[in-house]
Amino acid sequence: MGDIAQRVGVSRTAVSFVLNNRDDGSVSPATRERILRAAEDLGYRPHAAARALAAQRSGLLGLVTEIVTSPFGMETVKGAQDRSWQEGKFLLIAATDGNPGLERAAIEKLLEQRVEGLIYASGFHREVTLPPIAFDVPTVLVHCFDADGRLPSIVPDEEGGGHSATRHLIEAGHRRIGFINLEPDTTAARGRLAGYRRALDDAGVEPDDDLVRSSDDSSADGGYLAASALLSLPDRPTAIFCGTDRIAMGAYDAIKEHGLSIPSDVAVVGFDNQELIAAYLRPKLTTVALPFHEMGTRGVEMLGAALAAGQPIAPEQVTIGCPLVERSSV
Amino acid sequence: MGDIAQRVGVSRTAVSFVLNNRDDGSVSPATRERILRAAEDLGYRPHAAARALAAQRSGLLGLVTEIVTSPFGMETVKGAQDRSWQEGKFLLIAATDGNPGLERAAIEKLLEQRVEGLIYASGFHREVTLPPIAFDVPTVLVHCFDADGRLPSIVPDEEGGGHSATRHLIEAGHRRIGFINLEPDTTAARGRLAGYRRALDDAGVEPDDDLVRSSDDSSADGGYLAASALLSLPDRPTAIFCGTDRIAMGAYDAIKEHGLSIPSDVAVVGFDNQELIAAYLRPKLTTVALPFHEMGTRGVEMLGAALAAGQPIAPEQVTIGCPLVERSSV
DNA sequence: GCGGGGACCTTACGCGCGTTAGTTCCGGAT
DNA sequence: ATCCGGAACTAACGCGCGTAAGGTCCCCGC
Repeated sequence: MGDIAQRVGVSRTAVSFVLNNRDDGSVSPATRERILRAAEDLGYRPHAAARALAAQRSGLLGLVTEIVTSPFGMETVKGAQDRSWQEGKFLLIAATDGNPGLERAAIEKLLEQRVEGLIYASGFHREVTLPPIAFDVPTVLVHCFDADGRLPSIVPDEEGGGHSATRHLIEAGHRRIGFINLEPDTTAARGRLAGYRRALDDAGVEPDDDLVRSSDDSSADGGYLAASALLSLPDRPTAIFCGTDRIAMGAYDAIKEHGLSIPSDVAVVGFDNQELIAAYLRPKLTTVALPFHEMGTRGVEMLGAALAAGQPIAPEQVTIGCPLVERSSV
Repeated sequence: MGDIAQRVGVSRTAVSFVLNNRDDGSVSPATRERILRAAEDLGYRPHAAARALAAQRSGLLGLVTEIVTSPFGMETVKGAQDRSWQEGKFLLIAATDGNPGLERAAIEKLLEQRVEGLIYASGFHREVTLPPIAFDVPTVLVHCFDADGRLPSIVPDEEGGGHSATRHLIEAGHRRIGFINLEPDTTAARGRLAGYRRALDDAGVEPDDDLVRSSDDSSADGGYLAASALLSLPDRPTAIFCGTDRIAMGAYDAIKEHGLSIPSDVAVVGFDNQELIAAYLRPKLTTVALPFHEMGTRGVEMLGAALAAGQPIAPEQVTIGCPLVERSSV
């Protein structure tokens, strides 16, 4: 900036004003133009650290996440980053592996960079407890929530997703609809099951507990075995709602092995919309999408609003819908 | 730091010295201890921007990548970050979507943060051309290379991977080994095919062009169709090497539909080691892993070494091995 | 002729820190 | 008594920038 000032023959302040559009009509259009040209010619590039130091705001937001060890959520990062740039902020990303010590260290590093706000994104929908230093700065939770409700959080509408999936099957004419849930006692499992039940209830379909199974989600065998059992039932289901795309992957195998075809004999709906699975299964899997991108953008939006207003964020839980993605398995 | 100095009754300089371990025997152990305690008590947290400004080095590295739109490579990010922290640097991650304009803007943002070095990681193995500003700072390419060879690059050993996969099948006793390659005219396809051929040659197996197919990789249908064709051959292969795990996914379907079982009738080896597919297929897929994590760490290592030495990096291409991951499909 | 009020700039300070070039003090040797 | 040297500090500057508080000049109205 000094070089520009010298070249144009004005003070550094004048340069600062025009480069920040801070001229309250106080720099003539002519010199303004000359300053802009000189900046261009000299290849001026602002020094973020100096700016942060002087302005007392870093323009940085922090995102800490364990997505790397989870199959999800790169989309959350993308969503958060897109929105951050839109707000003129730079998003600092710290990938952890779930190790709490490393997580604390990561947050500390972010705070040393003087992030103005923090987003904590979990790999799966669950309760978390953040280290105390996370409260040094506005923080919002994404895809998780805290035990004592002191922090705002953004979570997917698991129940709504389970409902959409089941209703979609019902609207396609199915009445006997199996449900292979993921591990019980998880937030996702509870919500999806509730949605399944509500949809059946809405349609006046008698629930049959025999049609509800749960599966280990850590390999495709769980889905395969549960689906096999379902298909061996005397009055077998004509449709299966799988609590996970990975479970659906196993279910596909079971259905095919039983000599049945998808979707004519058995319809299948998954959950998660993992492109790598859903789009590559044959036939392509109709599934419910977790709104990762939107959860990311909303998180940043909430931070941005709070920062602009200078107010803390109300510790509410925001729920984002899980849209059905129709492909070819129903 | 001022507060600490005042509380201990020394100058800020003394505080700076001990907090940076810069005391060349010039601070007595006693005051040193008192300063450390005061820092702890006051909850001192260094201000990265101020430090960067004064020290004239940001301690930041930049990573720009399009991984978000690609199914790969979150591991590259993790590897790069792990190594960065190890070197006491913070890794700034900029996720792009392949749009060159956005990519340029991302690099510019990173340069404004005064990153000391840059890593460009591609979603798939290919040639890239970086915007000129990328040369303002030491840069290394990961999973890609530049046309005119002006930049150092780190790439996977596709040929070696193809060789391992094929040799593994040969060692399991197979002689008629089909190969379903991904789109030709890609670096990956060329390398993997060359490895396949060399392994056959090493073992004295007569190559049969009829066994080599290529497939559209954008859905599982390509793999399914190519595998079906292979299995309908009069002298059908007893093993299939798939250029991609996604292709293998389609091949699994074809094999099962032909009433054959894996691995007893037909063995399968994939490529990419995408956990979501390989670990969830039934049986689990033996495949070749792309060394994403190591490419990430090596990239940062090279940058770190160059930065420490104050020398530019020799624009060489470093090749990283692709290890075979044995599961249950051979 | 003079005060007033813009328009257009500038002076000067400080953000939190690293670092160079001292300064002070004290004990031992001459 | 004086000198010297090392141990243990400190004063002061500058990194690149934002910004509050002044200038200076000229035109306009009385």
